[in-house]
Amino acid sequence: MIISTYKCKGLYFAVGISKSDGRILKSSLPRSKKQDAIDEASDFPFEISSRYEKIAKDVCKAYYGKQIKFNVSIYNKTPFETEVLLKVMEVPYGKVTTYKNLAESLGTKAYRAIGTVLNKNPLPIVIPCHRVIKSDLSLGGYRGGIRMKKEMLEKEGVPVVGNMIHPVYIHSFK
DNA sequence: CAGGCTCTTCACA
DNA sequence: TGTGAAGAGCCTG
Repeated sequence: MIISTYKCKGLYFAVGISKSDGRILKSSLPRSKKQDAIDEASDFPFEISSRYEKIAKDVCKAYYGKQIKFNVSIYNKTPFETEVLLKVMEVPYGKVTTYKNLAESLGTKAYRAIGTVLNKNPLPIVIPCHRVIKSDLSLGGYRGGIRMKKEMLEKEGVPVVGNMIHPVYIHSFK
């Protein structure tokens, strides 16, 4: 794995890229310490290189509300985790879905398990787990804090009033 | 608000 | 291998 970083507005973004096919394997949330970003995005063995700085920059742009398509690869995950992560990638820019909708679209009632999977999302920002909210349309949790979740949603055009989201923004599968 | 339900994962035996 | 606790949830009274 190759780690590249990008710095913007005092925040560091790191990505871990597959040496064989150039796909994104891991990403970090924005961190104020470079090493923290690297630690979050790396998996052994890895080497640091600026080769994929552009991808790290893209993650940064996505964080600040730009719509970007990424080539990802999911590895070391159970079938359930993989299913959930792939499904979350289907949620379009500017829309949200709920833990419940996700569960139903996967034919299960494992609402909580989905939260657990997203809490361990290896590709935050890239796999838009910030677009998953509770079924009562309140924000729900986020690994980087709901503050960050709220800001990301607003930057991509989903208003958050209090910590609630208007139903017109929910995406339903099928 | 309390409590039960629903699942998966992880730690620890 | 087995059991129990915990989790970014949901539903009912």
